[in-house]
Amino acid sequence: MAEDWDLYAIVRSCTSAAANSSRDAAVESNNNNNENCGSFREDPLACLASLTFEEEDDPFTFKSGSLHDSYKPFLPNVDPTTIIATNRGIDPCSSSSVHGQLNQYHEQPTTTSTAAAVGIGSLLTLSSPSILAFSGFRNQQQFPQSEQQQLQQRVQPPAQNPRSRKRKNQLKRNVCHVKAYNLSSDPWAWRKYGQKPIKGSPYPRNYYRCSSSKGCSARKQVERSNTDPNIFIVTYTGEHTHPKPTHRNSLAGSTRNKVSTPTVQKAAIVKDSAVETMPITTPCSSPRSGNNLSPISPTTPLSAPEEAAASLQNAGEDESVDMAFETTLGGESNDEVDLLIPNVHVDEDLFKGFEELVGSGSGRVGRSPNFGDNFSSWSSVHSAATGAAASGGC
DNA sequence: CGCATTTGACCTGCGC
DNA sequence: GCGCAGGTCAAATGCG
Repeated sequence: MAEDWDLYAIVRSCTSAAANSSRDAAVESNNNNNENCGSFREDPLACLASLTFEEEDDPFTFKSGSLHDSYKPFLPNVDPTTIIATNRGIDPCSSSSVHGQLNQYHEQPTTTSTAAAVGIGSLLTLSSPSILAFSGFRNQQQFPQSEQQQLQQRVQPPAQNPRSRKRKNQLKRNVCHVKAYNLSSDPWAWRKYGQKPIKGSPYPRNYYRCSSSKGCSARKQVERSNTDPNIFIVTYTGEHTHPKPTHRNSLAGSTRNKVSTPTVQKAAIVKDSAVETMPITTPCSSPRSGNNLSPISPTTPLSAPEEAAASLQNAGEDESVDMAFETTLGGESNDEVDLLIPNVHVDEDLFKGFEELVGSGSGRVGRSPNFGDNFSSWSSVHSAATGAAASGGC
């Protein structure tokens, strides 16, 4: 590989929230999306507060009120999200359904939510199947508003680029910017099928396809922002032709059926310091864990933070603050969407408890590398982490 | 042995 | 029509 940084890790991250996937809750923003998003950057929770969880759609969904209540304990520590998705002229909040994932919703997703997530429903017309799951970390690096603006400027909609070489079949896609450590996951299992150096960018672009189902045409591209190495651009294309896996280890048509642990994953729960320089080992997955028995994901390893979280969770920790959001960006024109997901504060004591639960041997939580800054390290660490037993209960 | 990742080759779309 | 660049394929490789 010309580039050493391992986007695989990124995808892990992006998919790991699958861990949280089981808690997906379809969320629809209220009407005043623009308004909400307008204040969104000022108040990360603004949009959340406006979210309406249709209980009819998902037993685990909830309306803004309950959502707010759920967050209440964490609100004081909620950081502005680090995730930004540019929307080609479309308000990021518009026509979006957010799969809020909170601890109290660590249950199996309903078929309804699944349908919505896979584009079966109208919520996710895979014309814009941006499925973003984000987990928050305390004291995570935040995007200053100026940075957010920069990001949005960086990602120019192809429509605005007369020289766009985007192929016709790729017109429909969703692009989101995610902070390295904030990369979260979607419930889908992704398998890398290619990597290409991108002109103008020092970082290659990695290509992933959904491995949950052989016939699934969903694609995912992950590349590192050449302007801000801490930011990763995740592009979703295609549609999932299958229901969202109940668990990340449930791969339809997959030969990997060993893993059946019905683990209700939680979002990443990582110490502050851990988030920044977390060389966390992979408790439950291996880059090539063909026989990976991780209950988290047989195919797509989790990101370090999330692995840590998963580990913790598996260890029995149940009080983790989980804030993975899966956002489906509906609409026909939202090719690119920027989302701001608030981070959640996690008390450090909580981690202490986690570490104790996980065991001294693991020592993984809080040692994840800041692969946003050093992908080589991250990659190597990640590799080294492979084989690491699922100390968290894998 | 089976699976995922790697990576070079090939294919396809777009601009000139 | 050509060339470039992005996207995909598939054999090789490596790990559990």
